Amino acid sequence: MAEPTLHDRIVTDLRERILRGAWPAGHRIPFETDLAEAFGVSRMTMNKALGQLTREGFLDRRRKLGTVVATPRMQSAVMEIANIGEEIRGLGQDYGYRLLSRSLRVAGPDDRKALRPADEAPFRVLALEALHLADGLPFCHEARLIHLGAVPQAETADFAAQPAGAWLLQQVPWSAAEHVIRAVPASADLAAALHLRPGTPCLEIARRTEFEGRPVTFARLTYPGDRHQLVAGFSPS
Amino acid sequence: MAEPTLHDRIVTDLRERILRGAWPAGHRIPFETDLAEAFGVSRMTMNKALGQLTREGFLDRRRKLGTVVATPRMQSAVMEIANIGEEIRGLGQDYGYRLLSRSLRVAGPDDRKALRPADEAPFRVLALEALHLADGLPFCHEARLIHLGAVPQAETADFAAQPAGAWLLQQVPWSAAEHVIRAVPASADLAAALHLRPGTPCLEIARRTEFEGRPVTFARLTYPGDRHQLVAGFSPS
DNA sequence: CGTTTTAATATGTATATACATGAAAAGCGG
DNA sequence: CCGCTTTTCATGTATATACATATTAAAACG
Repeated sequence: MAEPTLHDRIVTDLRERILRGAWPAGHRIPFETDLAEAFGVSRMTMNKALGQLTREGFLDRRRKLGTVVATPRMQSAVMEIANIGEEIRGLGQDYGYRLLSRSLRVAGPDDRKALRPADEAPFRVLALEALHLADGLPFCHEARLIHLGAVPQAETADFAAQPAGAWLLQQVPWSAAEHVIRAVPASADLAAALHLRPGTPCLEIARRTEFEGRPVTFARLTYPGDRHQLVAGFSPS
Repeated sequence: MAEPTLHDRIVTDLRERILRGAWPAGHRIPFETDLAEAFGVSRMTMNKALGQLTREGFLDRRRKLGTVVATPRMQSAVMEIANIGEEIRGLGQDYGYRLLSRSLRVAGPDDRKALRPADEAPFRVLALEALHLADGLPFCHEARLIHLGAVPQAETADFAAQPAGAWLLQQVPWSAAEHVIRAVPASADLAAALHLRPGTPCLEIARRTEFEGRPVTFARLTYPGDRHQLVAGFSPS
């Protein structure tokens, strides 16, 4: 464990402020020269730190204008599934969305297992079930839980008009996500919703999102195995 | 399209040499000071370029020893499936491997479709079928094609003793890969090999690897859906 | 001759300085 | 008040310099 270097400590410090929300997205942070003075380092060192945070995507820098905190963006191929609408439209197909059910309840054992809260405190969840359609055909079934302690405004949002995934992207910044990808047989309910025969192999992507260490939402996306595939490419550079 | 900066052009130049094999893995490249002189830049600038290539994983630098070209490493969560042995051992289970079949042939239509060669020239392939075992139980079925034009030494390698994935990792440097993840029903053959009932959902990961734009190998890994899952986490930083 | 100490050396980090670049703001003629 | 030029200013890049650090090779020593 080598001693962290000077600009590394600055990077960590500033990143903390952004992740903890002290510097919200869009906030204009002090000038490079002022920050250098505040930290007691040269401008070159501060420039290196700010440059790294820019490469990491946390900051957006422009000459004369200054440095602002960047708005969070999704990164990986798996993450991009967050926005199913864009995915379908990217394939040149027509996107449709239907809310199947909505219910409000105190989190039960299954809900807690999915969201994995840090403590034992009770909390309420909003449970949604929805269908994403491509060219009118069922494309993906979504089962979602939203932690109402983390996102209270979800209780009054209209999820019949807007998919929860897209709505949450605008509400919760810099979330960390965890994915589990499996192959599962279609249950009776799922088969009915997706127009499949029960037992048909489906690709299931379960995503648990947290913000500042606290669970925000859990989404289980199920795709008919013969109609969907996940593509990811990797190249050096 | 901003003008590339000085050290950016150096980074691109040196990375090219590594990717094209002019500087093979393990090669000790000239000292920072000498390279700086050769490129006509200051040591600081060359240091920045070499530092970036190090962060990208192309170089390995150590004080006094000098700078050497790094041996390629797999990166992403999906890529890590390359080495199934390590994956199983990482789970604390016993790893076993069995070669089921081996055949040599001129690439047919199916082989060409999987490998997608750049031109129409005929070539030979080595086709392998193998089983990976965890604690003695079937864990994953592997169907693999190796382009013998790209890796001629594969013809004489003993794939009964060593899995092709691990062997190839040592032979082919800096490959780019493409993955397709699907859910498929187990075919009769597959079901027999994996001890499943035909039709059972399986997670299929197809990986096509290329080096310098030419296909090297194609691997189709099939996992029983109820025994395996792919986990990927994403966090800011 | 083996062990310890010392010097040499390549990379790692931080600083001061200089100039380039791009965009906003100020100035200015009409 | 409009449209143009000039200035100003924050960031972007490159350099010389200095010292730190890790590791090897040589030197000193018992």
